[in-house]
Amino acid sequence: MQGYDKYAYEPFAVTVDLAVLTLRAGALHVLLVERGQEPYAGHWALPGGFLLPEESAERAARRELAEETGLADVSGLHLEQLRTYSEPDRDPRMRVVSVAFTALLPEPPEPRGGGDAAQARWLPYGSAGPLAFDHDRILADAHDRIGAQLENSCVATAFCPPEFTLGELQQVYETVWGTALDRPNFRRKVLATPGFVEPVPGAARLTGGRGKPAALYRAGTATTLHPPLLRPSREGRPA
Amino acid sequence: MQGYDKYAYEPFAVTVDLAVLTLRAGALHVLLVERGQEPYAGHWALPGGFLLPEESAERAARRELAEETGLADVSGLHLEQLRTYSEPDRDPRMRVVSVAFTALLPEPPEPRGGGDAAQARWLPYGSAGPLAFDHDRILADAHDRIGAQLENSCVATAFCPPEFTLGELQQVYETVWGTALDRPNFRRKVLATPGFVEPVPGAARLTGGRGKPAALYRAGTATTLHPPLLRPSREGRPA
DNA sequence: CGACTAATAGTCGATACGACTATAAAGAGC
DNA sequence: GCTCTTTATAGTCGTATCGACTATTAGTCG
Repeated sequence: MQGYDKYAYEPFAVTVDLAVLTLRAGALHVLLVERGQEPYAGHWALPGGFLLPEESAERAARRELAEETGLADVSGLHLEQLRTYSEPDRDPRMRVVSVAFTALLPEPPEPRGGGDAAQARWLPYGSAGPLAFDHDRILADAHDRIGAQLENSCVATAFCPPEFTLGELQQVYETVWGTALDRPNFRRKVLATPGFVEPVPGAARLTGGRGKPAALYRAGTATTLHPPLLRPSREGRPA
Repeated sequence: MQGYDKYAYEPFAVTVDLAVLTLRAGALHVLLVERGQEPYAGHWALPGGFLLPEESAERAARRELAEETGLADVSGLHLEQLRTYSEPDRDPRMRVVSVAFTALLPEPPEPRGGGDAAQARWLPYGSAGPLAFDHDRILADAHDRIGAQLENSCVATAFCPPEFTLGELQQVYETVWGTALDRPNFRRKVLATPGFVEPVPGAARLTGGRGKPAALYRAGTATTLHPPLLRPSREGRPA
């Protein structure tokens, strides 16, 4: 920062890229757009775009999120900066520095058709061949980050609708981590953490279909999870 | 990213800012440079500078780190991207997007006088009044991040020389967290975590001064800490 | 009605953790 | 030399937490 006066500097194009994740039918899905032009024509890419002159990266990301999902109100959605990708050759045409974000959505709406060319679609995580540019790496980093955050924070509720059952919350963990969890133990842990979830007062119950109806909960006020909810059998614990 | 062809874009200046932390005499210190020119003339600022045309942010950060510390070999130092700051008004002169990094150093060398104007110095954390630009916030974010990482990773060894005692390692935790830890329990926890530290084979011992000589350890190969080493009395656990 | 399904309740043993006491090995001061 | 202080290391004990498991409840489906 202090080098201003001594060194010349090069201007760069700055963009935001969004890894928008959601759960559809018990599987992790990603919002992707199909590229119509070279390079990477026909490949899928993460949605994103350039920063406007008077816009922070956070604001640009939220604007792009609204544009791509077609949602009227994105102000309550969970959006978080992931990291910045700045390899000189990450775009063959020019030097582009990109600030990547992760967004978590409940109940995904069908993405609107977009203006014209690029159509956005929900695709199952990992099903869209190699993505354009370095977007495979960005998406993998986003997945890693979310998985780690489920352990120490309460973001899992960001994947759920305003009222949800503990079974739905558990599915978030199982889907993102790719492991099955013991239901009674998960329940005990979540309810023992103050502020993680709070029961919906009116003995409200939701019947998803078969089985005993489950109690409904809302997201609590807590953001951090102490002690953390560790995923099973990560490297290091052999037996 | 795919918006290229549809939208115009504005070029931005891109810089890196470094929050370089170390321990000197049991206190957390930060590497700061004094600004000679407006704005913020006379204030302290984080070291940093512009990206060169063919340089990634990581490379620029490592180059700046070498320049500011005067160290010949910075290849082994712990350097990690923190986040990117892009508020439109964060620099009054122009639009600057800055990628911030945190660096952890053992045994800090006296910073070299630098080229000419800006002199770099180690100052105790929190002692340098308000910093220039948004550097107070960047530094606070870096401190938060390091504190959290001590819980789940083995980065604490990055603050220590190649061979260190468990007492020194514990001091890293106590200094960054600002809390005292029970020595036998800390020892039990560290030694029970495979790959965190490994003993120096030759019954090597170091006498720092008074007291029984301590065994020496080296950093192990593990990077993540499972289960984590939680700091005491964080919010949420009342009694 | 019975089979099935999913939610909820509860038990039990292993383990990790916080608090604490005890011992060992050095230097400082007398 | 002897004691006091300092720091490292060893070990104990009770509690909270966690993983695995069983049992019960309340619905739907055939």
